[in-house]
Amino acid sequence: MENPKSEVRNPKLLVIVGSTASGKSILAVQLAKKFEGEVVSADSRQVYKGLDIGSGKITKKEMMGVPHHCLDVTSPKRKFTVSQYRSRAIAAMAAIAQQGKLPILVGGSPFYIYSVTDGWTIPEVKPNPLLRRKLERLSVDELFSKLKKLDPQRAKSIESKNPRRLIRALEIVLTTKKPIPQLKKQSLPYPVLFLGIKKSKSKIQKLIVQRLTKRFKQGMIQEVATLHKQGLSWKRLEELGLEYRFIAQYLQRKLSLAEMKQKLQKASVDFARRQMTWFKKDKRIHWIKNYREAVSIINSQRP
RNA sequence: GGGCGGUUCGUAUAGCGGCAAUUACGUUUGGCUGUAAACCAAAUGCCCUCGGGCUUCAGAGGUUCGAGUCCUCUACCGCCCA
Repeated sequence: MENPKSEVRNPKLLVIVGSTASGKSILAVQLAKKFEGEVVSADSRQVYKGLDIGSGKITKKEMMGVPHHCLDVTSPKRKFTVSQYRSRAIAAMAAIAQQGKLPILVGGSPFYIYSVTDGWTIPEVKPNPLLRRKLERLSVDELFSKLKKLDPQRAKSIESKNPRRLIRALEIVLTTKKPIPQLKKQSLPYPVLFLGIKKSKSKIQKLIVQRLTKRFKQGMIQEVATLHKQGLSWKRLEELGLEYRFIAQYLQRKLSLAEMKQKLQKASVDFARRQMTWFKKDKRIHWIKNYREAVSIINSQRP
């Protein structure tokens, strides 16, 4: 049964969430056309130039003239972080609102979405590759006890076996010389309407398979090969995950074609599951099945 | 025909007589505040609310308070000698 959702009067921001392959991008364009909006992408891979087919980036044609923001903002050789994303997205949203249009935040990276909608306060400490390399040599236990000494407060809440988080936490204390500030959540100063596309797990699975088949036909393997030729290391490609990870492994002969396809498919379905662990517990989201339901909810909340 | 080695929880493996049984992979679920498509955790014989109960280590017997673990036979697989 549906939970009664809180009323959102006259929303100034529309957020569309859903798992990968659920059809967010297309719905966003349709809604942008209908309600005079512009799209702000919230996708941690589509920010990179050249990651097109593999990241499922919307094409010019599919945009149907609707402006899209936060796509192709940097080279994949550089690392883009949530923090950078957050300020860009906020700036884009402001510019859209300035023109009297409706910003529509759409994407499959929950971390990116919530960094914007929940106003996360993120410590002002840039990644320090040298320090990270040094810390990476330590075991998780060593990292954890180091953190306990330097920032006992953070040590209480952190995942004690997650090296990546531990290293980041240490990076922050070691740079600022003081404990991590308390977490703060702050919602945006205007009404936000959250829509989530609801599809069954088996449906998503089917869509993922179909979409992968299509992408292979469109030259996804070639895309990865080209990126490597342009100087992206295998290591970096593998770090980019999913399509880029498994195709890079295939091109290096670490996997057969069949293994690569099978692993990629499974990893994509797993990814969809993890996306949903964020969205499932967010009570603000109005779950919808299609464009019509989306329109009727938006209309019901407008003056 | 003779000699030896093997048969364990989806797969691959560990298991000096006290074991529901190791590890890896797989599978399922969950977490997440500057790498987030990354990274991490938990569960994984069956039943169960904690406690616990029930049935397991190719099959059948036996020894023992107690058997994947020792003994005998049977089946299947592998190597060696004929």
